[in-house]
Amino acid sequence: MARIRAVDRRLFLLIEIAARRLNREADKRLKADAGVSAAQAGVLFLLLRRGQRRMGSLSKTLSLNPPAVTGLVDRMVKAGLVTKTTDQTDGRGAMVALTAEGSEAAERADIVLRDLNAGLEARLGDEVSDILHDAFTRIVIAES
Amino acid sequence: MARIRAVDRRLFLLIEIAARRLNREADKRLKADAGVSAAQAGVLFLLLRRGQRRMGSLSKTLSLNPPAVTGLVDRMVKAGLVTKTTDQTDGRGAMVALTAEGSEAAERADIVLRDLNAGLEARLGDEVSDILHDAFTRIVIAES
DNA sequence: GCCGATTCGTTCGTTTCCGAAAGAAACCGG
DNA sequence: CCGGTTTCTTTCGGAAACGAACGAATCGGC
Repeated sequence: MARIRAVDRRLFLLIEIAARRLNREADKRLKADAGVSAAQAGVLFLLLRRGQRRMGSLSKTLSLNPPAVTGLVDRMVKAGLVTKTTDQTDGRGAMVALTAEGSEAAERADIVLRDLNAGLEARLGDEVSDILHDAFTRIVIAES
Repeated sequence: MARIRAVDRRLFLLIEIAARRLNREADKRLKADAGVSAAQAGVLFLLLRRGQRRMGSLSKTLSLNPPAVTGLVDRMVKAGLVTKTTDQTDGRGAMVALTAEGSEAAERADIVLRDLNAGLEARLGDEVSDILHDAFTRIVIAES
């Protein structure tokens, strides 16, 4: 408690530290139960919910720079989770789609995420969870 | 009434994305105005507020794994922001302290952080800021 | 049809972070 | 005082993210 007093007036630092903790927790569980990292789970989740997507779309939705997406997707291709092909309608674009193996991993990851989410919201309480959700949605959406 | 809890709510992913955006924003401003990265600013802020600290203390407070602290501090030593010496009272410990240059950078970083913080809290509103602050403090403190 | 401008993704170099394991120093029971 | 344990830090290998710069493909004005 006294340990974090030095940063407790800096929401920026606080969020950074909390996000690190949550990500570490999620990464561990996801690797154990679904065999994928937290970053990969984000991609799988998107592809599962919305179908195949182009690199640029992933970049925007996940708020990742293009080089980060390239590296992330390449590792997932190597792991057999997704395929990357040239977009038929635009030769510049690269389309990312789930493989059968990727779909299974995405389902497992979805369950883990749901569970983690329930735990987090239980810790925070429903009301706070709603406020948090709204606040972060606003931050994320806030014009890119 | 509270809005319907969407099935695809994933606070974990949302926080991750939001934290990435905030960190990117902070990093950019800090590099421009104070000449340090966001991660380095966290260390500077701590040392400025609470004086010299050992590696393990930084690790705990910032919730960073030991190897991350080693790399981070080493780069800061190279940049002339801090010094790293053996703890007098415990030969195992390495003590990290601000240099004169580091103190100046810390002051500048503090101003930038204060400004960023004010902007973020203005975007969120006082009430939400307080709730967010409490929530994240709880997350950070939880199971240290 | 042609060429410059734009869009899209990748490559490059660096920073930041992780887990696992090794190394060094202090502590402690006998 | 001494061997084993504990504590603290570093080394190692890899994943993930950034900005800057580059090349390939498309689009738009002429």
